[in-house]
Amino acid sequence: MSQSLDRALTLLNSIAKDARTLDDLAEEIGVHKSTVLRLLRTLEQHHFVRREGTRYYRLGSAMFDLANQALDSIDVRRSAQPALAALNARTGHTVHLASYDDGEVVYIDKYEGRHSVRMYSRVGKRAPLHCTAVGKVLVAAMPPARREEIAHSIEYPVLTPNTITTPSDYLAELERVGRLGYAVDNAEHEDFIHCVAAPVRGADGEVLAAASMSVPKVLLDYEGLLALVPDLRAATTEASVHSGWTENGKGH
Amino acid sequence: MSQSLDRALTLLNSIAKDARTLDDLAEEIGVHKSTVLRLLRTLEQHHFVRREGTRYYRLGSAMFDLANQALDSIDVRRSAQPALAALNARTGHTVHLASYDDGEVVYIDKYEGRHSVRMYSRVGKRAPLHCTAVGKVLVAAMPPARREEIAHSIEYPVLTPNTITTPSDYLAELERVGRLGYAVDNAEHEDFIHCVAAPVRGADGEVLAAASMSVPKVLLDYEGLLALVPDLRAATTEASVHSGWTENGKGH
DNA sequence: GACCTCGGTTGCGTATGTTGCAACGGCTGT
DNA sequence: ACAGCCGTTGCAACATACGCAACCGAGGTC
Repeated sequence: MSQSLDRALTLLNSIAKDARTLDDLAEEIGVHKSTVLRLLRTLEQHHFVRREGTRYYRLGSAMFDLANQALDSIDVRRSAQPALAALNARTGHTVHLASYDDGEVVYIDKYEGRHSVRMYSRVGKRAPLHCTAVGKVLVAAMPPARREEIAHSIEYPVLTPNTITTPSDYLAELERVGRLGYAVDNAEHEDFIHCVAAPVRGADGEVLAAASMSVPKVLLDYEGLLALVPDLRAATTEASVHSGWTENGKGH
Repeated sequence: MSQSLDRALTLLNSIAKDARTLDDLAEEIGVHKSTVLRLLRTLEQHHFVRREGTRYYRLGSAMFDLANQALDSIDVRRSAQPALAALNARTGHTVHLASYDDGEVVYIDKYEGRHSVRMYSRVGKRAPLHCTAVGKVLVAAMPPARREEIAHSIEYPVLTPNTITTPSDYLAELERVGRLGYAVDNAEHEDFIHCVAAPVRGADGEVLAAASMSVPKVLLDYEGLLALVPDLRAATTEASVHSGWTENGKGH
């Protein structure tokens, strides 16, 4: 809609991947370097970008600042923090908090596990709905019509042999998740990792976010994973309570 | 330099402070609301903002994502982490890591102290050079010419009775800091807090960042603060070693 | 239930801001 | 000393983003 802004934001994404030189950037987004220069200067004034030496551009401090302000403004994140941190400390597994945004899952918090099996996730990163436990929990919580709509509108890229690949399979899975109150990702996203997730609810019983635990398969088999569910649910219940939820369905 | 981009970035700052409505934003930056709408739409496409209901705009997940990528790309942050986390755990005081950017100090990491005296700081936030211990350390590490230049170019807002207010006083203080190898902020920034800071060095002995401890005066008097210096310096030395620094001045 | 207000949305013509070009200049390495 | 690489600047042409004003749609009020 706004060309220059659009280009500038694309620039930020390029710079984020790695510090870039001006010509690289110009070629990458297909505009003249003088144009890129002017955009970068504006970004620089606002501290969205900073220069390293003369040639390299890196992301600037405004990014951190705004991001931290934004994170602080996500209430669930704060209210769920004690419960999730405790869960992480107790089990040693990686804990994620995620919410739904525009057809995808967005991680809004992460507590690193003790086993340094590096996972390809990060706060702010997005992931698909069809192959993540958190995605299933979030979509399962929506009204049936919206569930259908989403199930039919998203893509089903095959990421592992276990990935769900059709809307009908996905809808069946969602039904199961809604019934059980938790979701499993049985190595449907990454080959060597499986997860369980459960919802965090707010004052009106609405699902604010989903929390998950991710465990390498070498560490725990499927049975072992399922054995974590009560622990997870205890944590999400505690997080829900801190978010205003009450047992009988209506808060305050 | 680029008007629309400039406006868009200003918008982001407004939104960061608090979720805003379109008209608010339009009035705040003094442009027509249709213009704001178009900018917001572009920002939304890139996930820099998201909408809450129809009326409210909030920062979006792209901010977190880029910010985390940016933080990861700051090498000192990672290499200093163990030493600073340990320092924080050992002393219970708030620990900051900061670097110089464009005439100011930028906090690039923060370890919250155990006493919940809330401090007005945040990762990504900027602070003045003249009244912070980290600022003094960073500027003191620069070559004399640059030090002079900076000392004469910055403002000296009076924030407390102890704030340094003249370039010559500041330069004298910097000389002292350079000589001692650490800096003090004797309640020059915030009335009830004093700090000590020391440099973190890289492979060539250059100062990569400054680490500080901040303590409420009610908790520790000036003597007590100075008594923390050896502990702080042990931590910054460890952080420096992890950053490639070696005792004899030349790394690798 | 009709009115009103408030906020978001759209189409359009204009002028403004942005773009690409080409030439310049500083730096690095040969 | 030269060549190549990048960043930087001035300018003229054009596309773009702008403001305007009218249109919706929802919520609240009488």
